Amino acid sequence: MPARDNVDGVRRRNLATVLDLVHHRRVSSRADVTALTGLNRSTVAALVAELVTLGLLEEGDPVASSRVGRPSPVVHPDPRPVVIAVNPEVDAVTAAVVGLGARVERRVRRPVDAVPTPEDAVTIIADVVRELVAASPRSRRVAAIGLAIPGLVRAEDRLVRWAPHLGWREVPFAAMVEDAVGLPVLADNDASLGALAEHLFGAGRGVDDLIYLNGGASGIGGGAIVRGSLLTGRGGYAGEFGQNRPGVDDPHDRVTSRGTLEDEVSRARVLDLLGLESADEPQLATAIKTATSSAVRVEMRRQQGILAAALGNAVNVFNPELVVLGGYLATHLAWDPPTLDAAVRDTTVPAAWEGTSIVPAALGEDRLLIGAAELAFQPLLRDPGKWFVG
Amino acid sequence: MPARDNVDGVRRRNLATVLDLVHHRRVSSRADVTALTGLNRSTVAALVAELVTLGLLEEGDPVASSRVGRPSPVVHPDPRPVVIAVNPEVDAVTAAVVGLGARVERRVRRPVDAVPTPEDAVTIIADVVRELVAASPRSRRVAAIGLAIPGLVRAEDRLVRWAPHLGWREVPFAAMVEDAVGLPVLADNDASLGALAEHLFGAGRGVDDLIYLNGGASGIGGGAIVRGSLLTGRGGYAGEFGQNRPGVDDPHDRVTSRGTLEDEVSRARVLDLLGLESADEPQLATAIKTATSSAVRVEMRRQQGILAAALGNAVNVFNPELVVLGGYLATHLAWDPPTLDAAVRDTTVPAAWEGTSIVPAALGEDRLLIGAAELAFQPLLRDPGKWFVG
DNA sequence: GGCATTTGTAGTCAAGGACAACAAATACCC
DNA sequence: GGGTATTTGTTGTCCTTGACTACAAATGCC
Repeated sequence: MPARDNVDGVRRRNLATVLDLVHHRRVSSRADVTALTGLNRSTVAALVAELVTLGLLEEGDPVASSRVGRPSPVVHPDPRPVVIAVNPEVDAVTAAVVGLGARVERRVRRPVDAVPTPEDAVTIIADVVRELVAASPRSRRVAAIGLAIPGLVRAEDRLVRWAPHLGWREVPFAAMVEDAVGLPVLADNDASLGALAEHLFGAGRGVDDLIYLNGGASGIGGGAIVRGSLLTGRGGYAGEFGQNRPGVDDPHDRVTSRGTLEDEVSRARVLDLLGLESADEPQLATAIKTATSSAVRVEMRRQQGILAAALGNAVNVFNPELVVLGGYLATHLAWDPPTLDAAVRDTTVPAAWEGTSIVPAALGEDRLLIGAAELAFQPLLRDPGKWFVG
Repeated sequence: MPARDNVDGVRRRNLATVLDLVHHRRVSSRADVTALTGLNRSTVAALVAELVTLGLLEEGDPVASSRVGRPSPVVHPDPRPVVIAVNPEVDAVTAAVVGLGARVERRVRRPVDAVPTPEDAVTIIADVVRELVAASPRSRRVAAIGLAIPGLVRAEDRLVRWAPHLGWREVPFAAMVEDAVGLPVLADNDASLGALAEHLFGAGRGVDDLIYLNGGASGIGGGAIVRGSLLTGRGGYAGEFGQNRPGVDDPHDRVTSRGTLEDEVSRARVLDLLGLESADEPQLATAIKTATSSAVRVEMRRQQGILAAALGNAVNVFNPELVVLGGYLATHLAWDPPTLDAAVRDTTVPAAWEGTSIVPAALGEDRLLIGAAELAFQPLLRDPGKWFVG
């Protein structure tokens, strides 16, 4: 709450800055850290030394760089501090051990027969966490657990307000996991964490203003990165692009009564037209491309128009540098990029659109786990001095 | 660019924090500053003393507070540092001398016969600034000039990209004013500055996440406050809510071809139905309320539905604590608040809407000038140590 | 092999806020 | 009206931090 600032705060922020450079930007030599932070050489040496002592970074022998001058030691994350990222879904619980630098160490997927209740999920997670901890080198120390929840999560207390496809309402899921596992648990909306992951390690690297929309089996979620950090809003529910109702030029193009983006731009509808039961994104992309039926093309075109309208609205409001599309929406983008681009341009203020590009997400299926891991690492990254080696 | 942090930075931030408390939150005693910052008493004493030396604050005798303990000196802004806020519009150039704490000292309005060219506007502004400076007490020192532009302003170099109603395109207006007046000039979009003003001094005081939409004679502009500061986006063009195309339930409710919010929710259309040439907002509100024609009510209802859809989209995405409506949109809100509320609720995710309220703007006609003044004060507020008394 | 260049290292310095002790100014209680 | 508790201003000391300087180390280049 207090806005005060003291000398200790300087140290905390500088430690965080250095750790952040190595973690997010994969900076590899101490000299680079000096250049990028603008700090004095001796200060950087002390900061890195402290982070090494804390067990967060490792310094290694200089690598031949064929440049004039004394070589600088390489710096990389210590492999020991890890978090466990978890994504409970309707058909499975996926989890992974993730180290600094978004290094996914181990990954397990536990399919479930029926949509899990919160209690089911807690049991599975506790079990998976035990297994992952047991299978990890003994040196690893698990800092926290990060949950990517397919639903709305209240920021202040991590309460799951509503997870439509899981059928959960007002579930204190994070607290339940915390009780069962005995580790700090952080939780956020899955799409928001996807946005965070793409911003830090994916298609949006180095981009401080972007919006992200993801088309999953269960609908469309999203998130926005504003000035380099996740837009949360008052309660933590920001980014619900899928629930928006974009304007449609031709009333016949609207085929659902609610008219929300996720109802209109529906993966299931295209699967139906293709006569497919299910498909992963590459399969779907191929099926669309090779489809002979013109109905598929017409439907894709219809959906594209509505997607463009929704993106146009978002671009007008956020003036982002990048629009990142994941999942089914990336498939949509791949289907006909120039037309989608043009359609968005038509619905935006020219200045706001200029310099914006629409790109597919880059991280693939690890995206949510990387985002959840980042969430779990956040306390450590913000105040590395509080971290103690086990 | 560099993320470094040093001991001097602590001082700079603490000076800024203290000045900010007095300027924005009208904190009035030194003890309050101590409590709110969490800084040590002696530190606050030194900080305030430095700000007094710099000519930014004044300390006065304690005021009787009927509380136990030694009374604390009152602290208030020094009246000497001022900025000049300017709002060039189609029908007039308005300007004011504004001191810290949003104190509007002098205000002048220079009507123009025809829509001014950039050169016309520069001439008028140079003249008005001379007049305002001459009429101000000699002790006043003008820190900068802030321009509220009815158009898109590129953040990096303050270039006016497009001001539709003025008919300006790619005009380096801020630079022109700077050359003519010889003072630092800052510029931003008028609606964005309105959002800033309402956030700091108006209906959005103390609210760190809000969206603001303003209905003016020339259309609908807006801005968003995210985590306590203005959403700029990549180029500075964020907040163009008026150009969005919200979904409409009944196709007949859409009466324009483009279907943008500002085309559909049109003040002119209502004026027409009322048979009025022009009106200010109170007059319009009364005219709507007393109108016998049902056409007016039908039109208002139609517009309300579209406005609600646009607001719903924005609430889903931003999850703001507050939606602030200004100008014609405030009139719309006043016309039937519960129905508008309910209509927005119907188009939003329940969790995102919960805790959000829609309120009218509070600052009236000084809003843009206060926003522009805030912009002009920003360098001073960020780094008070660089300010020198003339 | 000498030299320029870059970077690590060690020691000194200055600045800032915390803290403790004391003084000052008020309200409250008897 | 006097004593006491409470709150806050004031002063001086201390600790932490990053900057700076000088020097050493390690490389490429001529």
